Parts: sequence; structure tokens; C-alpha cells
Amino acid sequence: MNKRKTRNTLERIYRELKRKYGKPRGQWVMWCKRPKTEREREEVIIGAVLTQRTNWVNVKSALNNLKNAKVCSLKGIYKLNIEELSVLIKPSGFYQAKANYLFYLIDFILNNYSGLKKLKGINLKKLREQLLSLKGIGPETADSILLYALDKSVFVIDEYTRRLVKKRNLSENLSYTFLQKLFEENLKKDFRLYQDFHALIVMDGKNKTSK
DNA sequence: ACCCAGGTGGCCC
DNA sequence: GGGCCACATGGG
Repeated sequence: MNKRKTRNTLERIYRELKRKYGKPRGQWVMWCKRPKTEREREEVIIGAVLTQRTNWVNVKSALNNLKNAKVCSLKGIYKLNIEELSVLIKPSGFYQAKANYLFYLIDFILNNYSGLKKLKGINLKKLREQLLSLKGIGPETADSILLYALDKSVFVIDEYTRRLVKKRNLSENLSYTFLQKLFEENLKKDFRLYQDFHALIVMDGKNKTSK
């Protein structure tokens, strides 16, 4: 597919989904909120790890456990030990692995940057590399953090995006880096657009009637 | 009793 | 670079 056609197709898909689903719902109400409070950005980061290969209902339950324990924040979690944390996030599945992943990530953020404000100022490419070097943070989690918690213009690729690309014959190559490039090179570089578009893709992907 | 869900790491080739 | 398996819960 040539560039012009790809651009038109992506624009059309966005408008189509936007018309169909309107404003973000569920999890996306907060993930697409602009601007976000610090607390909300921290919750997005925590949710980004917890939602790996897990449905949002289970993640919500884990987040509620953290909130009820008054530790749904980077510093709150950092004060816990792995055992306490893993019990709280148990409903999200893979809880022992995720407890460790969260610790590595929060340790990285707090010890290197003392919080999200400084993190936002780091060179994007370097920050992405650093996130990817952490155990438990792969491309989708890293980019979800960059896009939804830090308002960086990086397009998130996931299983739903792959299905959409396949269905619309946008590309044969379904590798992460290729698809991310495809979207980023053919959309206006705007984190608000990226946030909303990805949310719409997932909302549509979950909608059984649209398949 | 299955099958599925925004992934990732470790191993193997 | 890609294929396969482990990691675990809750809901259909």
C-alpha cells in the first residue's frame, strides 16, 4: 500500500471508530484524560504493568486492593515488600512476576529521577531504551507508559492493533517496530490523537459485534 | 472442563 | 529474527 493510500485509510479508520464509539469509556476515561494529575499518571503506570496479558476487570480489582491499602502510588508500592505487594495484586494474574516487575520499574523511576516530573524531561529515545532494559517492560508496556502516563507521541502496538492491520490489509509485516513506524509516519505527530486512536482500536477489538 | 485476556523473559535454533 | 513454553487469575 502506498503512503498516500495508507494515510487516507488510517484517517478513515480513525474517523469511523470515533463516530462509532465516541468518547473513551471504561479504563480509557482516565487513560485518555488530559491533563492528568500526578496520582493519575502513577496509576496508569501501575495499570500498564498489571494489564499484561490480563483483562481489565482483574486489573481493576488489583488496583482497588492497592487503593484500599492506600498504596496505589509509586512511593506507596515502594514501601511494601514483594510478599505484601504480590498479595494485593493477585487478581491481576502472574502476580509474583508482576510484583517484581513493578518493583524494578518503580525503583528505576524513584532512584534515577525521584518522580515523574523529571522523567518527562528525559530524551525520549534514551528513556524508551532505559524502560526496555528493565525486566518485565517490553515494547507495549514501555510505550503505554510513554504515551498514556507521560504524554509522549509514541504509538502503542498490541494484539488488537495487529488484528486491525490484518483485517484492513494495511500491512503484511506485523512486527512491532514496523507497525509502530507505519502508524507514526502516517499520522499527525500528536499524543492526543495517538491516545484516542489506540483506545478506540482496543474498544473496537473487544466489541464482538464488530468482528 | 475447557478457552480467553493490551505481554514478557528465557531458552532454543 | 522467530517458535515455544512458563507465568496465574477470574469470567464465559
